[in-house]
Amino acid sequence: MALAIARKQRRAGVREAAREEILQAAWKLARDKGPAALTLRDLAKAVDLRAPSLYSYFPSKHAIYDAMFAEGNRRIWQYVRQQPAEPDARQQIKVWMRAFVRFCCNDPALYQLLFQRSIPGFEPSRQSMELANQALEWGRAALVDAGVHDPAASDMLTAITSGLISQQTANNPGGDRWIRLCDDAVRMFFDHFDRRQGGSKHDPDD
Amino acid sequence: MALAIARKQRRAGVREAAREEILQAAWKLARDKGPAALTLRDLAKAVDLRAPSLYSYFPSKHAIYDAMFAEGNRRIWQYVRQQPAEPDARQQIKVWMRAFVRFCCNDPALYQLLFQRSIPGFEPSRQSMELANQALEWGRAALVDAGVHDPAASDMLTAITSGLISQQTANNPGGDRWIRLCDDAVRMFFDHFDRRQGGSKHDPDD
DNA sequence: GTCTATATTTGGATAGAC
DNA sequence: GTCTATCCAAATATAGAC
Repeated sequence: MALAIARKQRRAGVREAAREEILQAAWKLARDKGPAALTLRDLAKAVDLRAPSLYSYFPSKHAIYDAMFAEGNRRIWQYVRQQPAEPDARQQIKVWMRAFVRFCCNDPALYQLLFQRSIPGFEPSRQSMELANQALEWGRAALVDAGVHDPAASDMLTAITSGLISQQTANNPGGDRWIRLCDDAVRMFFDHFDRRQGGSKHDPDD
Repeated sequence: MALAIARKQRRAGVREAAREEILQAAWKLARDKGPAALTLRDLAKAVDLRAPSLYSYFPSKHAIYDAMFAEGNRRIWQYVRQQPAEPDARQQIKVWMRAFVRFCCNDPALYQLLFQRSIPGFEPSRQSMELANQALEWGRAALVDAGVHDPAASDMLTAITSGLISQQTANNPGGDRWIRLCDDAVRMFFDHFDRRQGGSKHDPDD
């Protein structure tokens, strides 16, 4: 019995590895031509299969997008969270935002798929969406930690962040014309909400 | 001779009117399903023609997108410029930005086509692009008028603007969760660049 | 200028042999 | 699980009659 189970698990592991390989190839194609231009034929060719064989691993093309969405979320938030810890809450946010912006600008395909809903007809599944929501919630909590209590503040910060990224990728791809405004933008943001709250907190520069 | 020319012009006018009607129908479809989902069949049906007949008016689908791009630019900037004139340069910018954001949020399809490059393979022609560039230049000049000389400022302002719009349309379509942050964002922006320049100018509230 | 008919291409997805 | 063969649908674009 134990042996049979072990064999099953090994098989499951192999299958999982194959799915993973397909996903990585899908990301590579998405980066080359945009996530919307992904086709099953191209994807199959990239992993040395025929298109119908992909259906052994994913039930549909949308399921592939959904898996990409989930995997992309895991990847970006892992990257952000592994940034060095900062004693100061605002400095921490600055570091996180810098990492987030950099990551997205280096991988516009990921930004489009995860945050711009650029695939016609694709909606992430509940499960996958939850990953994204957790991250947002975590960001809101960080702001409260940093002494910003205005509920509109987190909306303002997500707007600034997405604005920097979309301008950067649309109008200066590969450059840093908007990326380099990132720190300044965070300063601007904190100064503003400090003034509105009356009580100004620190925000020491790097 | 004069008569022949007049006839030619009348004909040209009819043709122009038909092109205009096609364009309006194209915008209607783009608003319904997104600009990327526009098809010649649907478009033809909307103006009571068969698909091939559209080629009498536009040489290709991309030409239709290009005409939409140009027409959309004319439309949005006309709307912005027809806003009430304000004696104060900053108040003027606030009014313009409010109008711009409102216009884009009411017509996300326009925003996508003009500013998000969401159509795979479509690049606006030189001619059409010039319209867009003039508008940007005009915005930069307005900032100088308002006493903001930092060249990075206009990039920051476009980032804030596009961030508000994209968050609004992506995460709260039909609502005003980000739209209502618009005035506050402009204040934040001016305060920030005032401080950096040392010399603080006015910015009276409405 | 408009039509019918059609070429051409390109996708996603399925059937069934192996 | 993988393949070949195929289906089916959708889309741009062209040819040629009227």
